[in-house]
Formats: sequence, C-alpha cells, structure tokens
Amino acid sequence: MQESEITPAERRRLRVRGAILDAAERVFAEEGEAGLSIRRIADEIDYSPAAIYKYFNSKDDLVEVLKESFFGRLLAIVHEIADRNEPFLNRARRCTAGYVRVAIEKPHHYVAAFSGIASEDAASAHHDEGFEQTNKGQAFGVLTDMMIEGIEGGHFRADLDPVDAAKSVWASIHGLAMMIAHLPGFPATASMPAGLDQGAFIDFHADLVVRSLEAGAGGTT
Amino acid sequence: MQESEITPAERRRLRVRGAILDAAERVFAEEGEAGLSIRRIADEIDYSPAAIYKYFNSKDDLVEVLKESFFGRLLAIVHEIADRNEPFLNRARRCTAGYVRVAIEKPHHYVAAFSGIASEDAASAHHDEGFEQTNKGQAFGVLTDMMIEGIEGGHFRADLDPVDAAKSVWASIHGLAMMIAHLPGFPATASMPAGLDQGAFIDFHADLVVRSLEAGAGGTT
DNA sequence: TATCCAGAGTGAACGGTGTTCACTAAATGA
DNA sequence: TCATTTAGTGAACACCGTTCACTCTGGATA
Repeated sequence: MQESEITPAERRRLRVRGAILDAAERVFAEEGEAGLSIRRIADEIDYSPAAIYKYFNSKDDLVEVLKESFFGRLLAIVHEIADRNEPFLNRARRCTAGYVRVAIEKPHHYVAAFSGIASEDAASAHHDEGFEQTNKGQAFGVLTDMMIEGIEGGHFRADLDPVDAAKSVWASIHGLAMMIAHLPGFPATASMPAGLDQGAFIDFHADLVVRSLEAGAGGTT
Repeated sequence: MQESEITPAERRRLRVRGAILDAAERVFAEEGEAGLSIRRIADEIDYSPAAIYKYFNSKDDLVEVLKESFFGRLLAIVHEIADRNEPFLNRARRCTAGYVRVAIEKPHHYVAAFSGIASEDAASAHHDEGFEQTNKGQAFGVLTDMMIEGIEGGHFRADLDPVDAAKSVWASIHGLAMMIAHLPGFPATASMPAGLDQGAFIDFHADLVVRSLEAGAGGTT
C-alpha cells in the first residue's frame, strides 16, 4: 500500500511551513518575541512578508505553535522523570528540579508560554477541548498524580488536597523558572548577596518544595 | 520663611509631569504595557506626542517610574507586616501572603517590574548604587532578616542559609503572584480542577512555603 | 520698558511594526 | 485545452517610538 496519500503540492507546502517555523524558532530562541517580526522571518527564508499569511493567520498563531511545541517537550521530560524507577521522594525532587531545568533552557519560550496563558485559557473554555487534553493540562495531571501517590504512600501529609497541593508546587517551581528566565544568572546575580550556584540552588529549592508537603512538619497551630 | 523655593514655572512643569504619569498609570493598570502608547497618553492629556519627550527621555523611562513606585508600595506594605507585633510564624505567613496579595492588585505592574529586571540589574551593577538601595534590594533584605530571625529563634531549621532560604521563599511567592497575574482567576480557573478559592489558596500556599523551612520536617536522607 | 533667551509645545517626518488586498503566475483537475 | 484553485507578491493602511526644525511665550536682564 501507499506509504502516504500526501501529494507533492502538500509536501511542498509542509516544507515551506517548516522553514517558516524553523526561522521563527531560531530568532525567537535568541531574541524572544520582541525580536521576532514577520518581515524578519520573511527575509530569513527569502519570501515576502505577505506569504507568511498563507500559512498562519497571524503572528500570534505562529508563536502559539512555537510555545506549544516547547511545552510539549517540557511535558515529555517531566513525564519521563516521573515514570522512573526510583524512591518516591527522589522522583518528586527530580521532577520539580527537572521542570525548572528544562524551562530555563529556552527562557523566552517559557515566559511567552505563560504570558499568553490567559487568552488561551478563555479560548479553551469556549471550545469543548478539555483542559486535560492540552499540554499544560497534562503537565498538571502528572503533578496531581504525583501528589496522590505521595499522600497514599504516606510520604506526604494525609490531610492535603492533591489538587491544591499540585497547584502550590507548580506555583513554586514556576516562580523559580520565571526568576531565572528574567534574571539569567539567578540566584548568582551581580547585585545580590552570594549563595549557592544555580544548579545547586535549583536542587535546594526542589528539596524545600517537596519538604513542605512531607508528613511530620510543623504548621499552622 | 518661604514655604518653598519652587517657581511657578517649576510648579507648572511638575503638574504636567504628574498629569502624564497619572494618565500613563491609568492606562497601564487597565491594559498593561501593550495598551500604553505615547500617542495614547498625549491624547488623554491633550498634548502632542512630542511633548511627552520634554518630560521623559523615552517610553521605557516613563514606565520605569510607574514600576518603581509600585514596587515601593509593595515594599512598604510587606515591611509594615514584618514589623507587626505578632508571633513569628504568623508574621512570616502574613508577609508571604501579603506580598502576593499586593502584587496581584496591579498584575500588569508586577509582571512588568520583573520583565525589565534583567536590564536594570545590569545597569545597577554598572553604577555604584548598591542593590540594597533599590526597592527590590530592600524587599529582599526584609525577607533575609525574617529568615535570620526564624533561624535564630529556633522556628526554622538551624542548617539553613538565610540568603538561600530567602531566595527560595521569594521564588515561591513570586511564582504564585505571576501565576495569578497571568491567569487572573488562578487557582479557580474554568479549565482546571476546582479547589480552594483564591484567597484561601494564597494562605494555603504561604503556609506551605513557611512550613518548608520549619524545624522538624523530613528532607533529603 | 524693551530686549533677549530658555524652554514648552507642535507638526511632520523616519523607520519600524502587523495585516490586508488586488493582483500575477503557476500548478492542478476536468 | 480550459477552468479553477492557490502560492506568492508589492503596495498600501494604520499603528508604533522617536527626532527635529520650528513657533511662541514667560521671565530675567539691560
């Protein structure tokens, strides 16, 4: 049987679309959304600016594809760590630290992915596609599952709600990722008291975040 | 003696400058940096766009004033809470929760304040003005002092480095603030499993963050 | 009082942005 | 071979931040 029903024309179209995305990805990774312009992409691939609009409805649509594919990668890696065969608490710490490490590999992507989240959220609520189907939803699902495992396994406090705990953990690691994305050297910044270097600090932070959920800690009286 | 040596001309100048900042503040609070344009401000106060440049060197300079005054307010409130006469752990929780609450009062300001942090940081390193003198530096100082108090008072683990602990706490609450800034309803979002409402969640998160530092918790084996 | 000047304010322009639209030319299907 | 679709274009529109030569006026000075 035929390997595919793709016509040469469609193949050509995909190739051009790919070239657009490649050029956009390259510029975006280095200079972020500010440095990315339709005319710049067009120049880069020797097309006219108007041509881009035969492949994407708007610049936002194009950037959306970049962000979504980055978030997919982030999800895949966190998922992979979560499924490893390791003691639970180690896995939990590795997952949180891993999230931060992957996020800051492409700071512009990560920041952009969250800047646009409000509109996407409203849009996905309009559509019927549930949150669970989106990349962000899946990433959140991995986190929630981990909370459930920790609570049921007796590693985490029994009175924690897994959904709220997952949201809190997400906020904490998101915070560190954003911090580093905006201030590349964080926590080792020229204008800040010295301390652990970046790698060690990410592990330190991950440890604290997991520790906050563990059974036996203090807490509100 | 004279109440002031300000001439009418200077008073006029200050009034116009104030009008520019007021208009900018109004637009910025509602629509963020994207909705703020020099032409828009000029329209709002019945001046020509070029006039704005008699008062500010660039749009960035103007926005810088808005961000800095917002951060000053944030600092003042956190400072005020930190100085209250209350049991230490309560104060710690209120401080972290308070930071988030004030930050999200003006989401656009908060996000912008951190988006520009990298360039500011480089600039302040160039100049001689120490980090401690900036608003951000002072906010960080309040946090570090609180860590020291907690460790010395026996509330927090004795082996914590106060600077690293402060950075971690800052990252965690920064994360929640950014999350809410980008996704206004968080954690109660249309496309996310339900849980605590926003107010309760902020307290919950603050409790977890403080709890992660407390003596007696589990941790890395 | 007459004169001068610093400086507030302006309109027009420059180079940039995202986007649209009428158009050409080439490839496709009948 | 002809008709239809469709990739690609150049010019334009409406915005943006910013600059610059210019006018006009308020206040200090001769």
